[in-house]
Amino acid sequence: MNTLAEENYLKSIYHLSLNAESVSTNQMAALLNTKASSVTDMLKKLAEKELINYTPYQGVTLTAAGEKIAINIIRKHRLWEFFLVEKLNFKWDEVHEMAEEMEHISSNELIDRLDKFMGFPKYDPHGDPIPDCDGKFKTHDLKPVSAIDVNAGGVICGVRDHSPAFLQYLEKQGLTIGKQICVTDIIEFDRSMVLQMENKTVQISREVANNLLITL
Amino acid sequence: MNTLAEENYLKSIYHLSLNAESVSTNQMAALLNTKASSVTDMLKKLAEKELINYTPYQGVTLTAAGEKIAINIIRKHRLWEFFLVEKLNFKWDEVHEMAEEMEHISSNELIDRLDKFMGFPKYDPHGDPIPDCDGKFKTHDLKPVSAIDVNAGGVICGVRDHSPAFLQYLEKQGLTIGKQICVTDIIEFDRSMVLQMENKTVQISREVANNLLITL
DNA sequence: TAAAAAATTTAGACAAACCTAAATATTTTA
DNA sequence: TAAAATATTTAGGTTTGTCTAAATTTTTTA
Repeated sequence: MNTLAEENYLKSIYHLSLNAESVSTNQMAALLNTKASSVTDMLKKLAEKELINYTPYQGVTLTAAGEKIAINIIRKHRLWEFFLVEKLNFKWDEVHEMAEEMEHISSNELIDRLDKFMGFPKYDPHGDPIPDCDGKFKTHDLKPVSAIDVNAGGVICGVRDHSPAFLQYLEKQGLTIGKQICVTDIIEFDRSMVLQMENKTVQISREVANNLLITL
Repeated sequence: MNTLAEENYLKSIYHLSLNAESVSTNQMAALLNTKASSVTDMLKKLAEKELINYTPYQGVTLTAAGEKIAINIIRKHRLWEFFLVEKLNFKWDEVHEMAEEMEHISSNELIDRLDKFMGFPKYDPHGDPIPDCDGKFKTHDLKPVSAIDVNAGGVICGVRDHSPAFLQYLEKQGLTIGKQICVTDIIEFDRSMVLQMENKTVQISREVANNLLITL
Protein backbone atom coordinates (compact mmCIF):
# COMPACT_ATOMS: atom_id res chain seq x y z
CA MET A 1 0.00 0.00 0.00
CA ASN A 2 0.92 3.67 0.03
CA THR A 3 2.32 5.71 2.87
CA LEU A 4 0.31 8.32 4.70
CA ALA A 5 2.26 11.11 2.99
CA GLU A 6 1.65 9.61 -0.45
CA GLU A 7 -2.07 9.37 0.23
CA ASN A 8 -2.21 13.00 1.31
CA TYR A 9 -0.40 14.14 -1.82
CA LEU A 10 -2.75 12.19 -4.09
CA LYS A 11 -5.78 13.58 -2.28
CA SER A 12 -4.43 17.13 -2.65
CA ILE A 13 -3.78 16.70 -6.35
CA TYR A 14 -7.32 15.44 -6.77
CA HIS A 15 -8.85 18.40 -4.95
CA LEU A 16 -6.71 20.97 -6.78
CA SER A 17 -7.45 19.33 -10.14
CA LEU A 18 -11.13 20.21 -9.77
CA ASN A 19 -10.34 23.87 -10.37
CA ALA A 20 -7.66 23.55 -13.02
CA GLU A 21 -6.29 21.53 -15.88
CA SER A 22 -3.12 20.59 -14.03
CA VAL A 23 -1.70 21.26 -10.57
CA SER A 24 1.43 23.25 -9.79
CA THR A 25 4.14 22.53 -7.26
CA ASN A 26 3.48 25.75 -5.35
CA GLN A 27 -0.25 25.10 -5.12
CA MET A 28 0.49 21.76 -3.53
CA ALA A 29 3.08 23.19 -1.17
CA ALA A 30 0.54 25.76 0.02
CA LEU A 31 -2.23 23.21 0.54
CA LEU A 32 0.02 20.66 2.23
CA ASN A 33 1.79 23.21 4.39
CA THR A 34 5.18 22.20 3.14
CA LYS A 35 7.91 23.52 0.83
CA ALA A 36 8.03 23.37 -2.95
CA SER A 37 11.23 21.34 -2.83
CA SER A 38 9.55 18.70 -0.68
CA VAL A 39 6.72 18.54 -3.17
CA THR A 40 9.13 17.98 -6.04
CA ASP A 41 10.69 15.06 -4.17
CA MET A 42 7.32 13.43 -3.65
CA LEU A 43 6.17 14.07 -7.22
CA LYS A 44 9.14 12.12 -8.50
CA LYS A 45 8.23 9.26 -6.22
CA LEU A 46 4.57 9.23 -7.25
CA ALA A 47 5.53 9.47 -10.94
CA GLU A 48 7.86 6.50 -10.43
CA LYS A 49 4.87 4.56 -9.08
CA GLU A 50 2.80 5.70 -12.07
CA LEU A 51 0.19 7.37 -9.89
CA ILE A 52 0.69 10.79 -11.51
CA ASN A 53 1.74 12.23 -14.87
CA TYR A 54 4.65 14.51 -14.16
CA THR A 55 6.95 16.47 -16.46
CA PRO A 56 9.32 18.82 -14.62
CA TYR A 57 8.12 22.44 -14.56
CA GLN A 58 4.82 21.47 -16.21
CA GLY A 59 2.62 20.52 -13.27
CA VAL A 60 0.91 17.19 -12.60
CA THR A 61 -2.28 15.26 -13.23
CA LEU A 62 -3.42 12.00 -11.68
CA THR A 63 -3.28 8.76 -13.66
CA ALA A 64 -6.34 6.51 -13.53
CA ALA A 65 -4.63 4.49 -10.78
CA GLY A 66 -3.82 7.63 -8.81
CA GLU A 67 -7.34 8.97 -9.12
CA LYS A 68 -8.80 5.72 -7.90
CA ILE A 69 -6.72 5.91 -4.74
CA ALA A 70 -7.57 9.58 -4.22
CA ILE A 71 -11.31 8.97 -4.58
CA ASN A 72 -11.14 6.05 -2.16
CA ILE A 73 -9.52 8.28 0.46
CA ILE A 74 -12.18 10.93 -0.10
CA ARG A 75 -14.87 8.25 0.24
CA LYS A 76 -13.40 7.25 3.60
CA HIS A 77 -13.08 10.83 4.75
CA ARG A 78 -16.68 11.68 3.96
CA LEU A 79 -18.15 8.49 5.38
CA TRP A 80 -16.30 9.00 8.65
CA GLU A 81 -17.50 12.61 8.75
CA PHE A 82 -21.04 11.38 8.27
CA PHE A 83 -20.55 8.84 11.06
CA LEU A 84 -19.17 11.44 13.44
CA VAL A 85 -22.08 13.80 12.86
CA GLU A 86 -24.97 11.34 12.55
CA LYS A 87 -23.95 8.70 15.10
CA LEU A 88 -21.68 10.52 17.54
CA ASN A 89 -23.47 13.89 17.38
CA PHE A 90 -20.50 16.06 16.52
CA LYS A 91 -21.23 19.38 14.82
CA TRP A 92 -20.33 19.90 11.17
CA ASP A 93 -17.47 22.25 12.07
CA GLU A 94 -15.82 19.73 14.41
CA VAL A 95 -15.26 16.69 12.25
CA HIS A 96 -12.71 17.59 9.60
CA GLU A 97 -9.54 17.04 11.60
CA MET A 98 -10.72 13.70 12.99
CA ALA A 99 -11.73 12.46 9.55
CA GLU A 100 -8.34 13.58 8.28
CA GLU A 101 -6.85 10.83 10.46
CA MET A 102 -9.59 8.26 9.95
CA GLU A 103 -9.43 8.40 6.15
CA HIS A 104 -6.14 6.50 6.35
CA ILE A 105 -7.56 3.40 8.07
CA SER A 106 -6.72 0.89 5.38
CA SER A 107 -9.50 -1.73 5.35
CA ASN A 108 -11.99 -1.33 2.51
CA GLU A 109 -14.18 -4.02 4.00
CA LEU A 110 -14.48 -1.82 7.08
CA ILE A 111 -15.51 1.25 5.11
CA ASP A 112 -18.02 -0.73 3.03
CA ARG A 113 -19.64 -2.04 6.20
CA LEU A 114 -19.66 1.43 7.72
CA ASP A 115 -21.37 2.67 4.55
CA LYS A 116 -24.03 -0.01 4.90
CA PHE A 117 -24.41 0.62 8.66
CA MET A 118 -25.31 4.22 7.91
CA GLY A 119 -27.69 3.39 5.06
CA PHE A 120 -25.43 4.32 2.12
CA PRO A 121 -25.55 8.10 2.56
CA LYS A 122 -25.06 10.11 -0.65
CA TYR A 123 -23.76 13.35 0.89
CA ASP A 124 -21.52 14.20 3.82
CA PRO A 125 -22.40 16.79 6.51
CA HIS A 126 -21.06 19.62 4.33
CA GLY A 127 -23.07 18.56 1.30
CA ASP A 128 -20.13 16.98 -0.54
CA PRO A 129 -20.98 13.78 -2.43
CA ILE A 130 -19.78 10.46 -1.02
CA PRO A 131 -18.26 8.15 -3.67
CA ASP A 132 -19.73 4.63 -3.62
CA CYS A 133 -17.55 1.53 -3.31
CA ASP A 134 -16.79 1.70 -7.04
CA GLY A 135 -15.71 5.33 -6.77
CA LYS A 136 -18.80 6.66 -8.50
CA PHE A 137 -20.74 9.71 -7.33
CA LYS A 138 -22.83 12.53 -8.77
CA THR A 139 -22.32 16.13 -7.81
CA HIS A 140 -25.57 18.02 -7.96
CA ASP A 141 -25.44 21.18 -9.98
CA LEU A 142 -24.63 23.90 -7.48
CA LYS A 143 -24.07 27.63 -7.70
CA PRO A 144 -22.91 30.13 -5.15
CA VAL A 145 -25.68 32.30 -3.74
CA SER A 146 -23.69 35.25 -5.11
CA ALA A 147 -24.48 34.09 -8.65
CA ILE A 148 -28.25 34.45 -8.43
CA ASP A 149 -30.52 37.45 -8.79
CA VAL A 150 -33.08 39.15 -6.61
CA ASN A 151 -36.21 37.02 -6.26
CA ALA A 152 -34.37 33.85 -7.20
CA GLY A 153 -33.64 31.23 -4.56
CA GLY A 154 -33.02 27.57 -3.83
CA VAL A 155 -31.97 25.01 -1.25
CA ILE A 156 -28.62 25.18 0.56
CA CYS A 157 -26.69 22.10 -0.57
CA GLY A 158 -23.03 22.79 0.04
CA VAL A 159 -20.21 25.12 1.04
CA ARG A 160 -16.98 26.10 -0.66
CA ASP A 161 -15.13 27.09 2.48
CA HIS A 162 -14.93 24.25 5.02
CA SER A 163 -13.24 26.20 7.81
CA PRO A 164 -14.74 25.87 11.31
CA ALA A 165 -15.09 29.66 11.51
CA PHE A 166 -17.25 29.80 8.38
CA LEU A 167 -19.31 26.75 9.34
CA GLN A 168 -19.93 28.10 12.83
CA TYR A 169 -21.08 31.41 11.36
CA LEU A 170 -23.52 29.66 9.03
CA GLU A 171 -24.83 27.53 11.88
CA LYS A 172 -25.47 30.62 13.96
CA GLN A 173 -27.38 32.24 11.10
CA GLY A 174 -29.37 29.06 10.53
CA LEU A 175 -27.88 28.73 7.06
CA THR A 176 -27.47 24.95 7.12
CA ILE A 177 -27.76 22.14 4.56
CA GLY A 178 -31.34 21.67 3.36
CA LYS A 179 -32.63 25.13 4.20
CA GLN A 180 -34.67 26.98 1.57
CA ILE A 181 -33.60 30.56 0.84
CA CYS A 182 -34.65 33.37 -1.48
CA VAL A 183 -32.71 36.53 -2.31
CA THR A 184 -34.90 39.52 -1.58
CA ASP A 185 -32.43 42.35 -2.00
CA ILE A 186 -28.86 43.14 -2.99
CA ILE A 187 -27.30 46.16 -1.29
CA GLU A 188 -25.69 48.28 -3.94
CA PHE A 189 -22.94 49.69 -1.75
CA ASP A 190 -21.10 46.41 -0.99
CA ARG A 191 -23.22 43.88 -2.90
CA SER A 192 -24.17 42.13 0.30
CA MET A 193 -27.33 40.07 -0.01
CA VAL A 194 -30.55 39.91 1.96
CA LEU A 195 -31.97 36.40 2.21
CA GLN A 196 -35.48 35.39 3.12
CA MET A 197 -35.64 32.10 4.99
CA GLU A 198 -38.63 30.17 6.24
CA ASN A 199 -39.10 32.27 9.33
CA LYS A 200 -36.54 35.01 9.21
CA THR A 201 -34.41 37.35 7.16
CA VAL A 202 -30.61 37.41 7.20
CA GLN A 203 -28.11 39.64 5.50
CA ILE A 204 -24.84 38.13 4.29
CA SER A 205 -21.68 39.65 2.84
CA ARG A 206 -20.59 38.99 -0.73
CA GLU A 207 -17.78 36.86 0.71
CA VAL A 208 -20.27 34.62 2.48
CA ALA A 209 -22.55 34.48 -0.58
CA ASN A 210 -19.60 33.31 -2.66
CA ASN A 211 -18.99 30.37 -0.35
CA LEU A 212 -22.55 29.20 0.15
CA LEU A 213 -23.87 26.83 -2.53
CA ILE A 214 -27.47 26.17 -3.54
CA THR A 215 -29.41 24.09 -6.03
CA LEU A 216 -31.98 25.85 -8.12
CA MET B 1 1.72 14.00 21.27
CA ASN B 2 3.60 10.77 20.70
CA THR B 3 4.48 9.11 17.42
CA LEU B 4 2.85 5.92 16.24
CA ALA B 5 6.04 3.97 16.99
CA GLU B 6 6.25 5.39 20.52
CA GLU B 7 2.64 4.44 21.19
CA ASN B 8 3.25 0.89 20.00
CA TYR B 9 6.30 0.53 22.23
CA LEU B 10 4.42 1.79 25.28
CA LYS B 11 1.54 -0.57 24.58
CA SER B 12 3.94 -3.51 24.23
CA ILE B 13 5.69 -2.70 27.46
CA TYR B 14 2.32 -2.56 29.19
CA HIS B 15 1.22 -5.94 27.85
CA LEU B 16 4.54 -7.63 28.64
CA SER B 17 4.58 -6.12 32.14
CA LEU B 18 1.47 -8.10 33.02
CA ASN B 19 3.49 -11.31 33.10
CA ALA B 20 6.71 -10.04 34.64
CA GLU B 21 8.32 -7.56 36.97
CA SER B 22 10.16 -5.80 34.17
CA VAL B 23 10.40 -6.17 30.40
CA SER B 24 13.52 -7.14 28.45
CA THR B 25 14.81 -5.76 25.17
CA ASN B 26 14.52 -9.13 23.44
CA GLN B 27 10.94 -9.67 24.56
CA MET B 28 10.01 -6.36 23.03
CA ALA B 29 11.91 -7.03 19.83
CA ALA B 30 10.03 -10.31 19.44
CA LEU B 31 6.61 -8.77 20.08
CA LEU B 32 7.23 -5.75 17.87
CA ASN B 33 8.83 -7.74 15.07
CA THR B 34 11.96 -5.69 15.13
CA LYS B 35 15.60 -5.97 16.24
CA ALA B 36 16.97 -5.59 19.74
CA SER B 37 19.14 -2.67 18.64
CA SER B 38 16.10 -0.79 17.38
CA VAL B 39 14.41 -1.40 20.70
CA THR B 40 17.39 0.01 22.59
CA ASP B 41 17.23 3.19 20.50
CA MET B 42 13.56 3.66 21.27
CA LEU B 43 13.98 2.89 24.96
CA LYS B 44 16.47 5.74 25.23
CA LYS B 45 13.99 8.06 23.61
CA LEU B 46 11.11 7.00 25.86
CA ALA B 47 13.33 7.27 28.94
CA GLU B 48 14.31 10.78 27.85
CA LYS B 49 10.60 11.64 27.76
CA GLU B 50 10.16 10.06 31.20
CA LEU B 51 7.59 7.57 29.97
CA ILE B 52 9.66 4.56 31.08
CA ASN B 53 12.20 3.67 33.75
CA TYR B 54 15.22 2.36 31.94
CA THR B 55 18.65 1.32 33.16
CA PRO B 56 20.83 -0.26 30.46
CA TYR B 57 20.90 -4.09 30.61
CA GLN B 58 18.24 -4.08 33.33
CA GLY B 59 14.96 -4.00 31.43
CA VAL B 60 12.20 -1.41 31.64
CA THR B 61 8.99 -0.52 33.46
CA LEU B 62 6.46 2.17 32.62
CA THR B 63 6.30 5.38 34.62
CA ALA B 64 2.85 6.58 35.71
CA ALA B 65 2.78 8.88 32.67
CA GLY B 66 3.77 6.04 30.34
CA GLU B 67 1.17 3.69 31.80
CA LYS B 68 -1.55 6.28 31.37
CA ILE B 69 -0.76 6.57 27.67
CA ALA B 70 -0.58 2.79 27.26
CA ILE B 71 -3.95 2.26 28.94
CA ASN B 72 -5.55 4.95 26.81
CA ILE B 73 -4.35 3.18 23.65
CA ILE B 74 -5.71 -0.12 24.95
CA ARG B 75 -9.03 1.60 25.75
CA LYS B 76 -9.22 2.82 22.16
CA HIS B 77 -8.25 -0.56 20.76
CA ARG B 78 -10.90 -2.43 22.72
CA LEU B 79 -13.67 0.10 22.10
CA TRP B 80 -13.02 -0.01 18.36
CA GLU B 81 -13.04 -3.83 18.47
CA PHE B 82 -16.38 -3.69 20.24
CA PHE B 83 -17.70 -1.29 17.61
CA LEU B 84 -16.52 -3.48 14.76
CA VAL B 85 -18.17 -6.57 16.19
CA GLU B 86 -21.37 -5.08 17.63
CA LYS B 87 -22.15 -2.43 15.04
CA LEU B 88 -20.47 -3.60 11.86
CA ASN B 89 -20.97 -7.35 12.43
CA PHE B 90 -17.38 -8.45 12.08
CA LYS B 91 -16.41 -11.73 13.73
CA TRP B 92 -14.16 -11.75 16.80
CA ASP B 93 -11.26 -13.18 14.82
CA GLU B 94 -11.38 -10.40 12.20
CA VAL B 95 -11.05 -7.22 14.19
CA HIS B 96 -7.58 -7.15 15.71
CA GLU B 97 -5.64 -5.76 12.76
CA MET B 98 -8.19 -3.03 12.07
CA ALA B 99 -8.26 -1.96 15.72
CA GLU B 100 -4.47 -1.91 15.63
CA GLU B 101 -4.73 1.03 13.23
CA MET B 102 -7.78 2.66 14.82
CA GLU B 103 -6.26 2.79 18.31
CA HIS B 104 -4.00 5.60 17.07
CA ILE B 105 -6.80 8.01 16.14
CA SER B 106 -5.88 10.79 18.51
CA SER B 107 -9.12 12.43 19.66
CA ASN B 108 -10.18 11.45 23.17
CA GLU B 109 -13.48 13.29 22.71
CA LEU B 110 -14.16 10.91 19.81
CA ILE B 111 -13.44 7.82 21.83
CA ASP B 112 -15.52 9.03 24.77
CA ARG B 113 -18.48 9.61 22.46
CA LEU B 114 -17.98 6.22 20.84
CA ASP B 115 -17.99 4.70 24.33
CA LYS B 116 -21.30 6.42 25.09
CA PHE B 117 -22.76 5.50 21.67
CA MET B 118 -22.20 1.84 22.50
CA GLY B 119 -23.55 2.09 26.04
CA PHE B 120 -20.23 2.03 27.93
CA PRO B 121 -19.35 -1.62 27.35
CA LYS B 122 -17.18 -3.21 30.05
CA TYR B 123 -15.57 -5.99 27.98
CA ASP B 124 -14.38 -6.26 24.41
CA PRO B 125 -15.31 -9.15 22.06
CA HIS B 126 -12.51 -11.32 23.46
CA GLY B 127 -13.54 -10.75 27.06
CA ASP B 128 -10.77 -8.25 27.82
CA PRO B 129 -11.83 -5.37 30.08
CA ILE B 130 -12.27 -1.91 28.53
CA PRO B 131 -10.68 0.88 30.60
CA ASP B 132 -13.07 3.80 31.28
CA CYS B 133 -12.18 7.39 30.41
CA ASP B 134 -10.14 7.64 33.61
CA GLY B 135 -8.18 4.51 32.76
CA LYS B 136 -9.91 2.38 35.40
CA PHE B 137 -11.10 -1.15 34.80
CA LYS B 138 -11.61 -4.39 36.73
CA THR B 139 -10.42 -7.71 35.46
CA HIS B 140 -12.68 -10.47 36.65
CA ASP B 141 -10.90 -13.33 38.29
CA LEU B 142 -10.25 -15.82 35.51
CA LYS B 143 -8.55 -19.20 35.32
CA PRO B 144 -7.67 -21.36 32.38
CA VAL B 145 -9.97 -24.34 31.93
CA SER B 146 -6.84 -26.46 32.34
CA ALA B 147 -6.66 -25.40 36.00
CA ILE B 148 -9.96 -26.89 37.07
CA ASP B 149 -10.95 -30.41 38.04
CA VAL B 150 -13.48 -32.92 36.80
CA ASN B 151 -17.04 -31.87 37.70
CA ALA B 152 -15.99 -28.24 38.11
CA GLY B 153 -17.08 -25.66 35.53
CA GLY B 154 -17.88 -22.03 34.84
CA VAL B 155 -18.62 -19.44 32.19
CA ILE B 156 -16.23 -18.68 29.33
CA CYS B 157 -15.06 -15.11 29.86
CA GLY B 158 -11.80 -14.71 27.99
CA VAL B 159 -8.95 -16.11 25.94
CA ARG B 160 -5.20 -15.99 26.33
CA ASP B 161 -4.36 -16.54 22.69
CA HIS B 162 -5.93 -13.91 20.41
CA SER B 163 -4.83 -15.42 17.10
CA PRO B 164 -7.48 -15.75 14.38
CA ALA B 165 -6.71 -19.47 14.11
CA PHE B 166 -7.50 -20.09 17.77
CA LEU B 167 -10.58 -17.85 17.77
CA GLN B 168 -11.94 -19.53 14.65
CA TYR B 169 -11.44 -22.93 16.24
CA LEU B 170 -13.32 -21.89 19.38
CA GLU B 171 -16.13 -20.40 17.29
CA LYS B 172 -16.49 -23.66 15.40
CA GLN B 173 -16.69 -25.62 18.65
CA GLY B 174 -19.22 -23.15 20.05
CA LEU B 175 -16.78 -22.20 22.79
CA THR B 176 -17.57 -18.48 22.80
CA ILE B 177 -17.76 -15.75 25.46
CA GLY B 178 -20.66 -16.31 27.86
CA LYS B 179 -21.06 -20.05 27.32
CA GLN B 180 -21.40 -22.29 30.39
CA ILE B 181 -19.11 -25.31 30.50
CA CYS B 182 -18.39 -28.18 32.87
CA VAL B 183 -15.42 -30.55 32.80
CA THR B 184 -16.73 -34.11 32.70
CA ASP B 185 -13.53 -36.04 32.06
CA ILE B 186 -9.78 -35.66 31.72
CA ILE B 187 -8.08 -38.16 29.40
CA GLU B 188 -5.08 -39.56 31.19
CA PHE B 189 -2.98 -40.18 28.08
CA ASP B 190 -2.61 -36.55 26.92
CA ARG B 191 -4.57 -34.70 29.62
CA SER B 192 -7.08 -33.46 27.05
CA MET B 193 -10.40 -32.44 28.55
CA VAL B 194 -13.99 -33.37 27.86
CA LEU B 195 -16.39 -30.46 28.32
CA GLN B 196 -20.13 -30.63 28.75
CA MET B 197 -21.92 -27.64 27.26
CA GLU B 198 -25.60 -26.76 27.24
CA ASN B 199 -26.47 -29.08 24.39
CA LYS B 200 -23.33 -30.92 23.43
CA THR B 201 -20.02 -32.39 24.48
CA VAL B 202 -16.64 -31.28 23.11
CA GLN B 203 -13.16 -32.56 23.70
CA ILE B 204 -10.30 -30.06 23.78
CA SER B 205 -6.53 -30.48 23.94
CA ARG B 206 -4.49 -29.36 26.95
CA GLU B 207 -3.15 -26.55 24.74
CA VAL B 208 -6.65 -25.26 24.08
CA ALA B 209 -7.66 -25.64 27.74
CA ASN B 210 -4.66 -23.52 28.71
CA ASN B 211 -5.81 -20.68 26.51
CA LEU B 212 -9.49 -20.67 27.36
CA LEU B 213 -10.44 -18.65 30.46
CA ILE B 214 -13.46 -19.05 32.70
CA THR B 215 -14.94 -17.51 35.85
CA LEU B 216 -15.94 -19.88 38.59
C1' DT C 1 34.68 -19.35 39.21
C1' DA C 2 36.34 -18.96 34.62
C1' DA C 3 34.93 -19.88 30.05
C1' DA C 4 31.05 -20.09 26.95
C1' DA C 5 26.63 -18.56 25.69
C1' DA C 6 23.14 -15.26 25.56
C1' DA C 7 21.44 -10.66 25.90
C1' DT C 8 22.11 -5.95 25.22
C1' DT C 9 24.19 -1.83 23.64
C1' DT C 10 27.08 0.95 20.48
C1' DA C 11 28.66 2.32 15.94
C1' DG C 12 27.77 3.29 11.51
C1' DA C 13 24.27 3.11 7.57
C1' DC C 14 19.91 3.61 5.16
C1' DA C 15 15.10 5.14 3.53
C1' DA C 16 11.28 8.35 4.01
C1' DA C 17 9.93 12.82 4.24
C1' DC C 18 11.08 16.92 5.33
C1' DC C 19 14.21 21.35 5.28
C1' DT C 20 17.36 25.62 3.39
C1' DA C 21 20.07 27.60 -0.07
C1' DA C 22 21.55 27.71 -4.67
C1' DA C 23 20.77 26.84 -9.50
C1' DT C 24 17.81 26.72 -13.39
C1' DA C 25 13.54 27.30 -16.05
C1' DT C 26 9.46 29.80 -17.12
C1' DT C 27 6.59 33.74 -17.17
C1' DT C 28 5.80 38.53 -16.87
C1' DT C 29 6.68 43.12 -17.91
C1' DA C 30 8.69 47.20 -19.50
C1' DT D 1 12.45 40.69 -26.63
C1' DA D 2 15.61 41.18 -22.89
C1' DA D 3 15.62 41.98 -18.06
C1' DA D 4 13.17 41.13 -13.85
C1' DA D 5 10.20 38.41 -11.24
C1' DT D 6 8.37 34.09 -10.16
C1' DA D 7 8.21 29.14 -10.08
C1' DT D 8 10.54 24.91 -9.89
C1' DT D 9 14.21 21.81 -9.32
C1' DT D 10 18.70 20.29 -7.52
C1' DA D 11 22.15 19.79 -3.93
C1' DG D 12 23.18 18.85 0.43
C1' DG D 13 21.37 18.20 5.33
C1' DT D 14 18.25 16.65 9.28
C1' DT D 15 15.19 13.56 11.98
C1' DT D 16 12.76 9.25 12.85
C1' DG D 17 12.90 4.66 13.02
C1' DT D 18 14.90 1.02 11.17
C1' DC D 19 19.00 -2.22 10.05
C1' DT D 20 23.74 -5.13 10.42
C1' DA D 21 27.95 -5.94 12.58
C1' DA D 22 30.89 -5.33 16.35
C1' DA D 23 31.61 -4.51 21.21
C1' DT D 24 30.22 -5.05 25.83
C1' DT D 25 27.67 -6.83 29.75
C1' DT D 26 25.16 -10.37 32.06
C1' DT D 27 23.95 -15.05 32.77
C1' DT D 28 24.71 -19.83 32.44
C1' DT D 29 27.34 -23.84 32.76
C1' DA D 30 30.96 -26.98 33.29
